[in-house]
Amino acid sequence: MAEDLTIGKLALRASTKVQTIRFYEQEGLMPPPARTSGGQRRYDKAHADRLAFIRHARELGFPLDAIRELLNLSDDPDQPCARVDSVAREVLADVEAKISRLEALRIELKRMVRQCKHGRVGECRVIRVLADHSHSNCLSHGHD
Amino acid sequence: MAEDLTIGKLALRASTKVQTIRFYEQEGLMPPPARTSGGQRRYDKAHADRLAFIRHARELGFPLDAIRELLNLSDDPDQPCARVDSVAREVLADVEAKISRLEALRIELKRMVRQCKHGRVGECRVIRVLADHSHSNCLSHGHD
DNA sequence: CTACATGCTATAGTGACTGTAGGTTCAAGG
DNA sequence: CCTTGAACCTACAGTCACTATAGCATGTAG
Repeated sequence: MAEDLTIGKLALRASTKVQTIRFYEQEGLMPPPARTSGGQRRYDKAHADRLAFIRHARELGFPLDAIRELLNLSDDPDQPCARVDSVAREVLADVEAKISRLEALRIELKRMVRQCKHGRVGECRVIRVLADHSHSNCLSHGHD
Repeated sequence: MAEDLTIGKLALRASTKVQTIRFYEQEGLMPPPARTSGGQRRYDKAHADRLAFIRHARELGFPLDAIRELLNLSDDPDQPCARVDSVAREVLADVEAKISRLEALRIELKRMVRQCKHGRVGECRVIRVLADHSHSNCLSHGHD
């Protein structure tokens, strides 16, 4: 049906950049589309659906490798969906870990900003807290 | 006092990698240290303090450019600390934005995972939700 | 038929490191 | 004094998911 999508129109529909679509093709996430005699890409609805899947999963924080796996799984609809479930749970756990890490940072940053007396840099609490080697005021220990 | 720190010992103290310290030097965040006749780096306490400052700021989510600015400001202790304060507030705002984005994702992921009936991929809710072009169940609209 | 928007490939840049290759230096033990 | 081997050195590639650029080629509207 809706054939003849140029890469630009497809990008517009999916709210992506043209380069991103070419990048997904290069990464094997999007199948190579038909080409005009002049070599330009022409997409159809199946491509548009697949791109929408990828973008939605990316917005939810799925890494490309996980998306690749989900796309492979969804090509095989009779398999049990345990693996799909576990990929999603991993992403959820990752998101939750990031949230708790950021909450701890937020508390420390808020205290830091609150303590600032707006004087001179020499007495600045913000600088003082950052320079505090002992981390005595610090709640957090993980990484980004 | 505590001179003669090799890059390895400094890395150990600061819980960083050796390469990270060399990277900070290359980026102008750490001043070039003394060298032995054979060309190996030897650090002192001032270096250790500066590295601790950088690491603590990084853990709090300050980007390297912001850290560079804070280090420059702290070299000039008579200046007003308004700029320091505003850099810290920017980082706080950034952290808070990331938290609310992630909270929205968490809600959608949790619902997705909850709806999974552990059947076959063909009927999997997780795949279904991700494929849902309309985003009708989707709370979020921003980027990572 | 001519503009010119859009497309093409290839390559480099982003941020903040991390890892590797291939070689050199240092400190301790024999 | 000499050897061993851990730790050091530089330079560069890789990570992730794009994004941007340069220098052409194509497609379409007027």
